[in-house]
Amino acid sequence: MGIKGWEDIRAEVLRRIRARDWQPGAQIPTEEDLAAEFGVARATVNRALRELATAGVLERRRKAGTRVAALPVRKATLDIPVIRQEIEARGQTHSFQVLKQAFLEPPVPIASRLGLPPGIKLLFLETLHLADGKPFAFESRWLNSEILPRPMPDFQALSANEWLVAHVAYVTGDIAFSAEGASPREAAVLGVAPGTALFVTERMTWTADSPITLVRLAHGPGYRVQTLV
Amino acid sequence: MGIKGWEDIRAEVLRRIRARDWQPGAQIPTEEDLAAEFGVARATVNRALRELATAGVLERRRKAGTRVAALPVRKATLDIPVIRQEIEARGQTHSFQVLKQAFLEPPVPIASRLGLPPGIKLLFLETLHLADGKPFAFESRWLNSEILPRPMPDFQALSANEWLVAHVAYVTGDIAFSAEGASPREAAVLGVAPGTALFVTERMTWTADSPITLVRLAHGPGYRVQTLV
DNA sequence: GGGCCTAATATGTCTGCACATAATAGTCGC
DNA sequence: GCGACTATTATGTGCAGACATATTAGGCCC
Repeated sequence: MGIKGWEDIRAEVLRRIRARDWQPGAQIPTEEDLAAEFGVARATVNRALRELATAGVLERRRKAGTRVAALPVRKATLDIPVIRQEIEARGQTHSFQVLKQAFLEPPVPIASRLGLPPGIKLLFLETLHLADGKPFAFESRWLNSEILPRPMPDFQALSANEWLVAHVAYVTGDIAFSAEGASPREAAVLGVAPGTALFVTERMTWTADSPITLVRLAHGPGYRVQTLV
Repeated sequence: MGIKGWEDIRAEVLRRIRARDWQPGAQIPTEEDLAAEFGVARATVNRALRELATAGVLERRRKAGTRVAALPVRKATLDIPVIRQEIEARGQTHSFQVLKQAFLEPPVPIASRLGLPPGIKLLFLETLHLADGKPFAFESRWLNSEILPRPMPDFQALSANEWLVAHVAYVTGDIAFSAEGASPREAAVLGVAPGTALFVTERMTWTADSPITLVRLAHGPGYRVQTLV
């Protein structure tokens, strides 16, 4: 027998879409019809179709029914690991150096992105991450000092990232990727020529109440971010 | 009363994690217990916890139970739109020029990535995408010519991307992002200085049977990819 | 103590039913 | 014909119960 569970149904629906039995933009049968055809409960079909909808393959609307997405806005999922994990997953050893640590007034655009009034002082950290002793990424971080305990944790010993993971409540955040030429300082620290293309990820995280941190990670040449197939 | 549906339960669980009632690495109560506490069916709790698990906030294993993820491998979802949509979403108009179109033998690494034997000829296309007439992205594409009909579609009129979307079966694929310095040719076409940092996305797509296409899109300065919060 | 087998247990999934909700299609009055 | 209302319909979610499955913990034998 073929169809057993919701994953089989998802696979069969995908097969029909790929085979163009159901063309882009066209409606597909209702959950009820499919449930009858496959001999399963409607909830099982629902689960399969829901997954395909969140993957961007189907579009569903109440009463209007389910149709194959005409323009496949593909949704890709990325894993954003903690940097130490990322390096260790390659079989390399992670280390880091804190290059700078100071209380500073952030530039206005940074303060406003964090939703803080101008003039507030934040903890600023510059850290170089190394993989097997070679420069891997250059981190600049603005950290809301109000969430820090007194006395302050020793970020020379434990990276700010890992301290936050372990000691601060879970957060929401968003991530952006871009390409930028290396500034003279970045070039010197990462050991590349100024202007070299760097892969930059910026992360902002906050809790319900207050912003936590804004991090900028500049990765040297050869760095890639890849979706899980 | 507060708790009504699975989304409320998800929110409440998240709240407890953020409030550190449930600490990273710690076990949380079983579905059954939570269902009893909230006065809902187990299936409803299951739905809430499942969503949090796929988001990377929880880790679940049969019999072992559910625990708060110790190292939050954040999973970010990206929308990868069709390039024309992307430009039109900014309120600009999209146009494009096909700069080169030829049947060529691909370099060995490209053929092998597509899983094709060396020596096969593929259709190679170079396209410049414009937003409001200004260079937006430079596309280089290798296209498996066996999937094309005879006579071949006119890619001068309809971009290869959109032709594929409309006429070829749905595909799976993977996507990678990186930063690269502009080659002299890319620099000239995009109107930037050679070596300028470009944001590069590479996409490979295939059906069950055969590879479809490998695209490289180089975006000029200022381009960002951002997660939906 | 070490290794193997078995029982207990939490999650994973399915069924069949019910009601809620959003959005369309049709009806009615004018 | 036009606009407002109503009925219909497909999906969204919920519940209670059941069985499946992975994995751990405990017991047993040696």
